Amino acid sequence: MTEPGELSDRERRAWYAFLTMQEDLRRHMNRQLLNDTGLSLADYAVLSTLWMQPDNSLRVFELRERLRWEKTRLTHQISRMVTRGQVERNPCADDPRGQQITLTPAGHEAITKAVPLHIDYVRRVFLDVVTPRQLDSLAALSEAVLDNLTTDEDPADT
Amino acid sequence: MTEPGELSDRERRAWYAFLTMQEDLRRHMNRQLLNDTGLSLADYAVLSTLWMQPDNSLRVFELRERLRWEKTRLTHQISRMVTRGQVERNPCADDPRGQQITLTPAGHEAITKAVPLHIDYVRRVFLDVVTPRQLDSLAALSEAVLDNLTTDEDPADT
DNA sequence: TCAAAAAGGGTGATGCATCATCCTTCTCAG
DNA sequence: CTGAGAAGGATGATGCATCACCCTTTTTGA
Repeated sequence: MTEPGELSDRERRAWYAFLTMQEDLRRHMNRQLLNDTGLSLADYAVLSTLWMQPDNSLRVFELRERLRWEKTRLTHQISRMVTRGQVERNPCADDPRGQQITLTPAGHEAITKAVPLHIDYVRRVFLDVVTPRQLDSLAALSEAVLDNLTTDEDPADT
Repeated sequence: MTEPGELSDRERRAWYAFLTMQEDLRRHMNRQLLNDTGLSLADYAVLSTLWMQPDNSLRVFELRERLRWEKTRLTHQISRMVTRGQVERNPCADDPRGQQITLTPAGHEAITKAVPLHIDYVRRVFLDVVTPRQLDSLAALSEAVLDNLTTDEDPADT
């Protein structure tokens, strides 16, 4: 290997390329989405998750599990989305503590338009330039890293 | 392939795993760095870039090229770092428009401590669970995506 | 059975990222 | 030589991400 505290050239190249790509891609994607649909990536994540439900609705904690977000982040995001009229908060019948989050008609329309645009975008900027072997390798790598992260710890909130 | 506007199972798996991994990793990394060293990832990027210079100093636009950030982002980041005493802004001799950004002693000490910790962290959470083949594949993939992004457009600021 | 912890959810403050806009100095083609 | 645009850099506002902390209801184990 290399000394602790140092990276080999190969490692440095890969890590740096990955970091850069990931940042640029996220920025580019966010901008594109915002321009084309008026939604942020965070909006898109929430809306598309609700959209996949038969009743366009989920409890906050269910949304949180699917998104792998932290409590506070999702609460704030929902609050902003409520003021924008994208989703609504309703008290939950079963559990007086609970809140049911539901797509508004406006939210539904927005995400219905956004999804195909975004999928095409992902294909254009990402999938089209990646070989099948690279794609499978990336999937395996990602899952390995995720495993390692989540077994390593959990920050007491999630 | 698949219909436009849809992803195959293979594509969906890889894209979703990548997105999730990337987000979780960034969050985890940021938290770790903040706990261990008191620096944000943005701080780390700026400080380590200055630190690699012989005189611990760069013009704003040089810093911007190396970081691949946008003007406004870097200006704001520097302003915050100045108030925290991590770097200082000095007028530039050659060009009255220019600003020279230099590490303060405190900034130098912080980054000197942070770098080996962070490298070890990267090894632990990422490099250790990735095979050499996967690493090379990731590097190639990342460079291809980056190429595709930057030829595609430039947002008139960078 | 009843207190303590866990689960569900929220608030305010702060730092970070981006947009729109602005100012000054420099460059260069006409 | 000069005026237009480019380059270097800054500001204020807004949305997003995280931290520390809070409240209420539900579970649970002693």
